[in-house]
Amino acid sequence: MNLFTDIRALVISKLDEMVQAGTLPDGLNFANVTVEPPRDPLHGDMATNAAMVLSKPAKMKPRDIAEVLADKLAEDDRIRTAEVAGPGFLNMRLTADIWQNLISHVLGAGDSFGRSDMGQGKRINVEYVSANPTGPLHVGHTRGAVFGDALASLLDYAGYDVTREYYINDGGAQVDVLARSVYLRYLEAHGRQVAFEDGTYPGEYLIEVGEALKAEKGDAYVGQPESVWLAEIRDFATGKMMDLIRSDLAALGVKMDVFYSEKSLYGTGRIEAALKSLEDKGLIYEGVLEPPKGKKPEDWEPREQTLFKSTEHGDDVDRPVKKSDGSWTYFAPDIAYHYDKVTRGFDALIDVFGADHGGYVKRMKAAVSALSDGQTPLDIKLTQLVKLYKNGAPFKMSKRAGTFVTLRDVVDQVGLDVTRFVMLTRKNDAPLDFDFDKVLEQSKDNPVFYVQYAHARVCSVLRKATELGFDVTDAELQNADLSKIAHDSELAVAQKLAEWPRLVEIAARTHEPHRVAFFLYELASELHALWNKGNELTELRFIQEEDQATSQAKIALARAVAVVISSGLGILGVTPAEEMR
RNA sequence: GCACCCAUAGCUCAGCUGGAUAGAGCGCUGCCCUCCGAAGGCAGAGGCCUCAGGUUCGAAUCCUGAUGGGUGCGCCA
Repeated sequence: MNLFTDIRALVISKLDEMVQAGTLPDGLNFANVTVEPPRDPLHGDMATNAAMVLSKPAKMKPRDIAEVLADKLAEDDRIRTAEVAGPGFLNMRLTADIWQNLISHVLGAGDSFGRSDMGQGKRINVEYVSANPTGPLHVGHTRGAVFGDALASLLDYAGYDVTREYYINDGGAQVDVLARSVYLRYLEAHGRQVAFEDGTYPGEYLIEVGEALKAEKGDAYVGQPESVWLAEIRDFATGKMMDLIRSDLAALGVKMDVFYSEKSLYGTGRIEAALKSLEDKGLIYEGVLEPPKGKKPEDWEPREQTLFKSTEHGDDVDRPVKKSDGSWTYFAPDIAYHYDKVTRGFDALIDVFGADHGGYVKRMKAAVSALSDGQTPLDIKLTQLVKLYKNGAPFKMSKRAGTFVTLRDVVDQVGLDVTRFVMLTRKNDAPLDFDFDKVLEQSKDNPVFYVQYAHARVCSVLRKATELGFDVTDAELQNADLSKIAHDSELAVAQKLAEWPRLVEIAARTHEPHRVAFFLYELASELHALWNKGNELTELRFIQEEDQATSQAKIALARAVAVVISSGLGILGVTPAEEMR
């Protein structure tokens, strides 16, 4: 139930009538006609731009169209007033019972109020995190993880069939480095003195991996050359690292549907198959790249490489898929991986990358465009850097100084709910300041707290009402006499609730889950405002002890707010609080 | 040199497929608890939406250019 689409349908039907009556010419396109909440609530409940967008094609003055449309709209039961304003806006006020019924509808629908069929069950793949399996996740990964996860949930809520996927980069040189590092820890476990040189990972998290390896293999690898142990330790170590990463993700409340191994692409002909597909389209050739201008690498020398003609699909330069020694570049398995996603039949793909991969966007889009003949859209969302603060001062992460902040550190210190909400109260492409002290502050300055507080207040009302012997189950509240909800402050809350389904669609369409977080803040604000009005106007308090019928109606409104907050927090992966501590 | 992202109140940020007098929090001023949680609310002050052009009934929003900041640019992934 989306009141805005309902009223838009009404506007369109009235426009059709005007065409039939000859007031408007034939052949008009109504696609740009919108029905939205007006910026200033004083203007009314909903506004349409119909007269203005049709003015030009109909060759009529906007106000002339608006006047006629206003009269016709006023004929509908739902419309209390329809007035022309400004350059040709048409402001509508709906009858109070529309808002009252909405409350009952929310309680009946519960979590499904706001769900949309916009996605029409289309299959969409969201790839996120995809951190190298060489160590625990750190704060930077946390943002991508939270963003991708919330986006996936949002799309699911909007009616898409979502697959959450993690690409394991277990095929490159970095896992050899991991294997060598684990080997050193393994020797250490056997009492040997070892030195961690450049090009190895000195992290202490590998100590237990070395010990585990000893427990499994004894001294079989001690003193043996790399050729004996490298492949096996690589598998062993990446397995352990993925266990670690999976548990990190679990701590953050992230659960993937698919873990896709880069290694599985090698030696199975899948990279070759993907490249063949491009070759068949005439997009692969042998050639020499121009050196980058301005910042020329000192050891640059022209070399012939196998190149992908990505420029034909919007990229700036063609990209190498093979190194000069004939081995694959990192781009080749990525092409194969996305080829696999395309052939798995997804209708749309989303990749969530860190901002440092920004330079990778065009070539990846070019690859998917080429592989799918432009049929499978790929959206790449970049999450900007997280700047850490402690006590108001910037906090630099450094592996050497031991100030490396892991995902686990963050979750342990501030909790899952706070971490997720804070990371989502910012657009993905804006940098994020994460202040350990501020996010734990319980004040209006902290949006997590503010939204949770609103939910907790409703729970508090329900507890109190129950003590008074009122029946405040959703089933009972749904049947409350909602005509008792008539004060403007109360209707304003209901009107905010009505925006929820619309907001879900906008957020899903733009792939911007942060909109949900901001909406919840606004909704919480409406509730807090109404609550405080009860200080002076006692008739606005949710519980009217002497009047159960009125109380139930008011509590129904409060409960509806809690339902929507709960749904919204659910999308963000945050648990609504029953009470604040 | 090139590409991508960003620029809105003193600070941190929202702003819907272009729409009316550009919003919120913090900070600043002043109010509101015999009352379901004041961990909240109300009101006030504070803006040439970086700049210059363009598109049109209408631009913070779209286009072009400039300026400032961030990220990246074959043989790492």
